[in-house]
Amino acid sequence: MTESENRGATTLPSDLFRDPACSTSARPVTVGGKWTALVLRCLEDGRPHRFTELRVPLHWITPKVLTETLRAMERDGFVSRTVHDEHPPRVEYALTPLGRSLLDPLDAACAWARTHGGAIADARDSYDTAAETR
Amino acid sequence: MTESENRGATTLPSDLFRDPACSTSARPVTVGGKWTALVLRCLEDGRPHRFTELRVPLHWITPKVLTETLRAMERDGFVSRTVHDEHPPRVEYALTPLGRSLLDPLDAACAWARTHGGAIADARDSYDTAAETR
DNA sequence: CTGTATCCCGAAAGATACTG
DNA sequence: CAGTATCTTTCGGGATACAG
Repeated sequence: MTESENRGATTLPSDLFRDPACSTSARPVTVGGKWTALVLRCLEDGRPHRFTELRVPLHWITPKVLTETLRAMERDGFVSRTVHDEHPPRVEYALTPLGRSLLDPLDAACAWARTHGGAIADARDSYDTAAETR
Repeated sequence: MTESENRGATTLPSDLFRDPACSTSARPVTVGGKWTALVLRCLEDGRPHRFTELRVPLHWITPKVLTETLRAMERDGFVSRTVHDEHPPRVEYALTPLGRSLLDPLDAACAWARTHGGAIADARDSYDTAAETR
């Protein structure tokens, strides 16, 4: 599918977990809970997104955990929650300006991970092998 | 005490917990575990510091938890651990270049907290009061 | 579709006491 | 001084099932 064919689509990132900067082990700097940074990435396109839609790029995170994550982010003022009065219900989540400002330190964290993330793995290897031979 | 009188002293930060950027609730971007960012701040002067010495600015963190934190940071290559062959034993911890590089994203996180940290408290207030009156 | 309600598990953190 | 050894608590996260 080309970009132009994708017009109007929901265009959520699908390779979230392939980004080395998203690997928890290589990114010591985290945002909020386990899923907060990933949700920020899902919403950074500026568009509102629905609940179930968000679950896909998050590897079908359980609804309980996604609810907890979104509620916490809403309470902190990072995301807005809009309920449309329809059947079936439609609820949309979007980044607030405050939430968007969080992308700055998150980008800094990811930049660090891309540059130095490999050094962590190396350090762990030598630490662990040194511990083994003792 | 003036700066010049402080020459040669261990000069660990004493106001760690008064810095709004260190308040967990206002700094959604964290580094490693609960104590990692604080240890980085203790070591950012570039000097080596001893185990018990580190406990003071950390509000007498229990030795078990400090050991776990330092071991994890050592394994990741963020701090070096030097054992001096003396009696009583003297062990010194210092930042490695990799650990020092972590100060970049940490500073970005603290800068965000100083600028927007108050907005979180405001958002929580209105969210909580809105929830109460329901 | 958008959640809640339960139950469960492991990891992180803390209190306390003890050792080389 | 610089840890280790236990024990306990807490909490984030996950599985599953069900409701409006």
